[in-house]
Amino acid sequence: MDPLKILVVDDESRMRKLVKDFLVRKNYQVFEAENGEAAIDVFYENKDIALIILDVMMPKMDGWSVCREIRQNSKVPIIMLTAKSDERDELLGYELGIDEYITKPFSPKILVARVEAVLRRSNNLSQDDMIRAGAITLDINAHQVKVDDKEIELSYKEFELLQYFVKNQGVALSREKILNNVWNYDYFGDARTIDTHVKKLRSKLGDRGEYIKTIWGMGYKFEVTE
Amino acid sequence: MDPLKILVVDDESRMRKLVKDFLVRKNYQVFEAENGEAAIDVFYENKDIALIILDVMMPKMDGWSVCREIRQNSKVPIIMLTAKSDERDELLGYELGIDEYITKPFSPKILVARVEAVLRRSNNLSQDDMIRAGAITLDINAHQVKVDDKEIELSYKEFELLQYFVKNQGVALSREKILNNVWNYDYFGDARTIDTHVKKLRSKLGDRGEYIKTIWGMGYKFEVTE
DNA sequence: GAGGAATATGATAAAACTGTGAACAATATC
DNA sequence: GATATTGTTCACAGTTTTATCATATTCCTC
Repeated sequence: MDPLKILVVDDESRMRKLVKDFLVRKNYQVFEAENGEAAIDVFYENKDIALIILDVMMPKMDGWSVCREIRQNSKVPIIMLTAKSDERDELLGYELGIDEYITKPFSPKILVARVEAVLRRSNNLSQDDMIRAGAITLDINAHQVKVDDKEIELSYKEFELLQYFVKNQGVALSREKILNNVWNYDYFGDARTIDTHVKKLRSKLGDRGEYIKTIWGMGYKFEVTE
Repeated sequence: MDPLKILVVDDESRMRKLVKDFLVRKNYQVFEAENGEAAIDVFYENKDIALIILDVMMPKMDGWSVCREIRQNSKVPIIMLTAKSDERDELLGYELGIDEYITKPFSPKILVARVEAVLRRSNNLSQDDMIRAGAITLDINAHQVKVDDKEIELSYKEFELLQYFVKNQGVALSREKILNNVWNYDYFGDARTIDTHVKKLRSKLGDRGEYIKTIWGMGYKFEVTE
């Protein structure tokens, strides 16, 4: 699985390095920017920044401005670094769609915990083009699937079916429901067709085919097992 | 739309009243609990609490314990009220699935802003319907059953039967009634069939099989015994 | 506590369902 | 238009689940 990309914006290089070190250790890919303008450039150059950690106090363009600018085009999660816990700041932040705060000074544990909490939340909510489920990553736009970081080839129907499964993780799905959602509503074919597609999906997913569970007398359920 | 229900848990009535006032003004319906046990009772009595605001420091059962208990069965958003911003506390909280913190003392604006932020986030997630009966938890969506926090495997009919029992807790059910509800209405088989299914259910439920009582000359009754 | 009736249990038969491979149909590709 | 790819149907085999039945056990009444 590709490491998630995190952009760290702070004018102090010492601080950037500190944050970066902890995140790199947790297997994130870290980008740095030393001011607001650079941050915006980096963000738009890399289409798949998963999280921004943003210092409030910066010369020229402060954190709020960067946030406002980015929020016009993106819902990327943003964590604010604030020196003082001024509550007016916090309130402003919530209105701007800030996801989390970290007050300086902070411990590495707090940093990592919040980063992961935010990413966990946004992974569930985001209707982004990427969906992750355990070792499987779906790129909806590109119609591409990666399993354990290796790309596999799926046909159109197989992809649609997998997408439906992944979007309904943990939910038991009857054949009827699957037919109505993955096939057209006016499709009156054999429900056993699903079985065949499931078979193919499972085999193409290799070991991860086990994510697709059979629920006897009912249908199927996609569930990531650890 | 019905007002969203918020449960406020704090041992100080002054604090509860304060929080309640601000939330009521924002058109939320507020429930109060003055200790952990009461909180859990209130939560399970009202199936649709949308958010819990939980004080960490409480006599008897503290906030963490309440959180742990509730997290076993529900993903309801939880906001923690902490007096001191001890970072070890925060870390523990993130592991327990806390959604947000508010450090005392706080302003009404901060409170409302965070409540709304959390609700906005969680509203997007669909609430899965869980049914709880003593040590048994039914996840209808996932077609999954947990007994004493351990997952057990049930067949389709067994699941249906258990679901019927749990939905009719405390009600004596005749075999005829069970047949008509769990089996198709056009099923004219032997009523003794139920006995066999009850037997299997009981054995799969282990000790909790005792929840299913035999009512002599009548049928069965599902009842949680403490 | 005996007798009768209802229930629990275990074994077994019957039914229902799923996995699979292959054939066939539809669609896309060149 | 020929060929390759994808999607659908079907039948058979193997499983799992469900129903039935005979027997053992329990419970209630007297």
